[in-house]
Amino acid sequence: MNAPVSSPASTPALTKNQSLVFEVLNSSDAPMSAYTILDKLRDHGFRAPLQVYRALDKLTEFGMVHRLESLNAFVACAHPNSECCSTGHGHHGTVAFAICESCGHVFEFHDHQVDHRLGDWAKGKGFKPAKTTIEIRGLCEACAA
Amino acid sequence: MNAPVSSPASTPALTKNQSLVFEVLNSSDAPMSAYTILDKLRDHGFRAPLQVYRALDKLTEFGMVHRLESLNAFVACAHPNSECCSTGHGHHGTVAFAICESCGHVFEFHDHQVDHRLGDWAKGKGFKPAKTTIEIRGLCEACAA
DNA sequence: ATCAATTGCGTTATGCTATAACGTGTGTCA
DNA sequence: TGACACACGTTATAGCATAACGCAATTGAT
Ligand SMILES: [Zn+2]
Ligand SMILES: [Zn+2]
Ligand SMILES: [Zn+2]
Ligand SMILES: [Zn+2]
Repeated sequence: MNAPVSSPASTPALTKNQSLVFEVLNSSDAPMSAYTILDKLRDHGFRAPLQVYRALDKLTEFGMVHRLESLNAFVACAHPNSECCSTGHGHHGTVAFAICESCGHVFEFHDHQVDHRLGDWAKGKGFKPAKTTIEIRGLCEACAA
Repeated sequence: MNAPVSSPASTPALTKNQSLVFEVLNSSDAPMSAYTILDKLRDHGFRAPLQVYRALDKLTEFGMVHRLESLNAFVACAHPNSECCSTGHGHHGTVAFAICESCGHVFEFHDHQVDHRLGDWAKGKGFKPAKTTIEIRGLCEACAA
């Protein structure tokens, strides 16, 4: 009874918990910590952090959610259905984020040249990248005014 | 009696606690968490996390130490005396890190083109960057072999 | 000299983030 | 039927970071 429910092939089938966590994240304007998500889902039967972390792990693996390392928080992917964010086969590679420290809004973007520069550096050093984090903290246009 | 001790103008004068924390970090091959540093300094009278965090805050401000966001850990700057890492007036701007997940070694480097690309993106969006994080997790040449 | 402002320090307590370890139920595939 | 994989729930614990208090020393006016 806890198995994933079928759904279109493009988006992986989500379990109930995964769907709930994704809905909460996807409805938010700003990143949320796992514990904040937990609080939002208490009414739906969530009781412990692990319920959230396990769902977040899967959603991240599916490329539907990104973790912001500099915030210890999570956001729904801003490019759903675009495959650029999913693990492994994304042709865009790394995703970058600009995070407004005033309003919390997150801008998600790709930059091929940045990817290539970092890739070249790695090649030159024999370093094998597994995951790259690019996060710009600052003020968005509206908040900087 | 707790005032900083004089030293060459290029490197800011460090207090006793700051020196101790820096020594520990600078002698390490790998990044260290604040609590690991604390344990290393118990023999020198350190008792509480705040003693470490306060020193780390200052050292980071001085550009002598960097925080690795994806690790919740700290490293001594690999480019001492080069001014490229200090807050604000560094002409190199952002520093990037490649972190070996096997041996823990951290490679610190700069890349002008990456800086410019990210800067251009920000300009285009009216985003005002305050701090940029670039961290590549993976395997160093030796560990990937 | 003296006062106010600043900075560093030490201590206690607390809060936030993340995972370990164990057991349960369910669907899948020999 | 049994072995396996996987999602789930629960309790406990580990790891990272800061709030709030008060004291001591330095600095730089007045
Ligand atoms: Zn994305
Ligand atoms: Zn904003
Ligand atoms: Zn540096
Ligand atoms: Zn290595």
